[in-house]
Amino acid sequence: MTEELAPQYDPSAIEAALYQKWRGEGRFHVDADAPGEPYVIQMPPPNVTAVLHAGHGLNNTIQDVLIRFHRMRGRKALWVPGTDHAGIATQNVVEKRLAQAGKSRFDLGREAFVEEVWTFVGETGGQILRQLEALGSACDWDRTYFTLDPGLSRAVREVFVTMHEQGLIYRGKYIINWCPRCLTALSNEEAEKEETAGHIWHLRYPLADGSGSIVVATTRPETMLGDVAVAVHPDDPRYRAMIGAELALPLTDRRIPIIADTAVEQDFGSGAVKVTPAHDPTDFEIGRRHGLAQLDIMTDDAHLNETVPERFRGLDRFVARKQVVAEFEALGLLDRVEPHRHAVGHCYRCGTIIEPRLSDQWFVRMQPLADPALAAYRQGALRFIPERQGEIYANWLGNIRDWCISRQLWWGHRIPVWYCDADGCGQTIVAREDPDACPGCGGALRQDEDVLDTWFSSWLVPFSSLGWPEQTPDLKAFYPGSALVTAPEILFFWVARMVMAGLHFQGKVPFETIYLHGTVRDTQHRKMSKSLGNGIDPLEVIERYGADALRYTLVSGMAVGTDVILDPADIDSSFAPGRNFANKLWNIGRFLLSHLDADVPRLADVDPEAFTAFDRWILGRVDFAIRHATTEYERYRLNDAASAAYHFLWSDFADWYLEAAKPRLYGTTPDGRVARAVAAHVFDAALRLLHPVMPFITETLWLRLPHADPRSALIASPWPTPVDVADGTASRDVAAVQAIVGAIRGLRAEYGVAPGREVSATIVEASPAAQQAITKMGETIRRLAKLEQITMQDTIPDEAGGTIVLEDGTSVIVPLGDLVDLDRECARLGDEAMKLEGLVRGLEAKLSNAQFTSRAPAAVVDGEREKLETWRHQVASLRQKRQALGCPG
RNA sequence: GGGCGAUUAGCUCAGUUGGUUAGAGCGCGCGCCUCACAUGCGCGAGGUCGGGGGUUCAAAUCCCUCAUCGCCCACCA
Repeated sequence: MTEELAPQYDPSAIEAALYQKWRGEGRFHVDADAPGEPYVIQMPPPNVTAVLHAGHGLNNTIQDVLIRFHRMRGRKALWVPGTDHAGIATQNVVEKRLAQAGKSRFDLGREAFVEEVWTFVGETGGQILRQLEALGSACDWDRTYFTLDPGLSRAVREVFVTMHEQGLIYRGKYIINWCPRCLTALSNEEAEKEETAGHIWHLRYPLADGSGSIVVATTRPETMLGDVAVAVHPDDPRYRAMIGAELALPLTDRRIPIIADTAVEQDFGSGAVKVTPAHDPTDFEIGRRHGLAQLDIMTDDAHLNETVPERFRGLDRFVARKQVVAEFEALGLLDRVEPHRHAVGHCYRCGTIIEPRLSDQWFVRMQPLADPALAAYRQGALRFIPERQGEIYANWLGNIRDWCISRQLWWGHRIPVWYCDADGCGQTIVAREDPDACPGCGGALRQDEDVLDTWFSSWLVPFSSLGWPEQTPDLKAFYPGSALVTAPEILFFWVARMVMAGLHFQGKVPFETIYLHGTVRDTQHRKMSKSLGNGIDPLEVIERYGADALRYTLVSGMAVGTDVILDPADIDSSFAPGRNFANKLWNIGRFLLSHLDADVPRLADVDPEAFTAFDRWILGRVDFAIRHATTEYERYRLNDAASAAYHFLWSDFADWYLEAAKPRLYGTTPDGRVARAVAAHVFDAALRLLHPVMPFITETLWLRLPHADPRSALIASPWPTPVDVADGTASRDVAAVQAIVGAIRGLRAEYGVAPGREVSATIVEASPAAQQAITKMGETIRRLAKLEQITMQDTIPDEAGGTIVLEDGTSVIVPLGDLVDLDRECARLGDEAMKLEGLVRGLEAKLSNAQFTSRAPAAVVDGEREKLETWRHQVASLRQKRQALGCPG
């Protein structure tokens, strides 16, 4: 511990080695049978191909803070890491690489392509987990999972088959969201609605008998080639007579009927809707009600197919749109075009505009799952932070729609369904184990080509990562978990679905607290992204300032429910709070450790009589910091917890206690040993408070403190508890010292007294606390305020000086001879007096108001009376000083 | 269209059930290399709490209203 520490904190010399030390000592691992109440967090599994970005940094910092805090509080804290196979995302990455070699996945074929993806994942996948180490993440790496692992795959299959048996999974032909680039169906959640400026075209369809026409309004004119009817509201007087009539569908040789359906809004557009059952969900429903044909006019990649007239075949949907409009115009059938803003779905992985498409897919029936999930929330089994997110969750569950879970991809969990194509058999098998042959006819089976939505494996993670469907000790010990920490973006994708799966398969919600944190944004409040180039690389920040600086900056900038704003263009000032504090902490430690030795007594061994007022004061302050920080950590107000430790260390401990105690620490007197014991004790406690947020520096310094068991570690140490040796006297005396010193420093600055020059101070009408402070701690005041001497007297000194009247009425006068500008001093005192007189008048009025004195609580009234006395006294003193200086007025 | 929310210092935000002269960090100004730290020390300026109305002895805090901004959901083509 006498070993020299560098004056500048150098994280690179510490962090990586310390992380490996912790890991080597098994600090992150938790056994199912370990003692203590469990505290479990499931890490939102990053995509296996992901690279750490600022969002991950924030998300994982929060989780790590919680895990470390609860571990120190005596819980058996488990943080489960893993990666997600990320079906579409990963497949897209590998396809892109193949494309560079001029190949597509179809060139390779399914088996070889999947092999290729496994190779890619094996070589580059999971790097994000290694990057999380740099952040300091204390997760249990022994339990790292991958959503395609055999165990988790078994869970997926078990869930699919069980839900199918329960009638909760079905296959059906419906309008789904289709990505024509990824060539797969998507769930509603994966189709991101984006408000887009488009047009609404009014197209005129002539009646077949030539007796007139009807105008329909559409945002997607190209789909008219798939129209099978035009619908109007049955009560619409404009069209009632036309119901049942036949239209000659322009650009085609088809005839379509005019039908009546109440789904049509009379007020919108023209009040007549073209019906395209294969390309629009509403039209699909209308079509079903009226037994209309479903005319699919598009190919997988959204080009027009052979059902349309020849000249349109093979055209891209947007090219076709232009051409359809042009032909309508040429025919004089384009009634008009209006600008129109509407929500257009985009693929959440590639941004391509979604094509609503009629397709055979697998679905999960959601209502039976959503009802319990909603009830659990209403009954208080789930707690949202911030609370308002709960209503968003409830709103979604209340309007739930079935979940399309099949994907036309190759990378993922293959759907465990087999079909027998044998003549006269045609059996469908849904099975936990791969069947060899058709149980009906013994013939060959063909497995469903599709894979499952990635989220169909991640929604099981709270129990599948613990070994389910086996009833493992881990499952017993660690389900349900405690908190789920993530961004609001995946509330529906993941969080709500985990609640449903947890309730359905385990009978309990998977976690009690859902902490939804903000987003890391730039100074224009734009989300950080690769394409905008406004990202901040957490690894670069760690390299420059250390993980602790990054973590502190993120945590302190993160009030509950708010975004973290950072400036990518100015990393230096963005991370100044963390960097500065890390360095400050380092230097506090450096200074203190250089004055400690192995003989420092334990606080409990110090005779309480030996404590100075400053000792008792700082012990009271650390107790306050402990209580405050603990409460805030428990409430998930991490920024407030961090700030409690910050202010204790920087303001109370470094600025006042250490500065006051320096002579004691420098010396070798018994009193010095008391100061060392106190300083070591409170510093130890403060390091514990701060450890969850800044694990590396706190551990490094803590290990060098005396009394630390060499086999022990801060990461595994208990949370600090208050010592309760403080008393009111100490805090009053120290407050008086601080006020007097502050006043003198203020006067020195006011009159530009050179820092090196010592002056004197005269205290007039000292309050009892001030008298105590000067009598007992005059020496300390002298040193901190750079005074030659400090004296108390009853009368104002002759020599001209600067004066400050403290709140308790004590006057602090610094005679400064020629330095004092009398006019300025008079003005300053006068302004101060006027300001206070205003307050006094207001308070007098308040106190003379019988309504106030009779209705307000007595304590409030008494407090106001006391305040009035203080202010009056201050005013009197200020007036008196002005008089003594011979000020005018 | 439905749901949720925001507006406090130049910037990012605190302000817990209504009750001291509304706080912090960053930024800014002045003075300092004081033997732990210039990533520092000391001092300071800066806010009619978005506008208006109301409830109350008392409102940044509760209610109404207007304005501006944001997020989520949504089959008015």
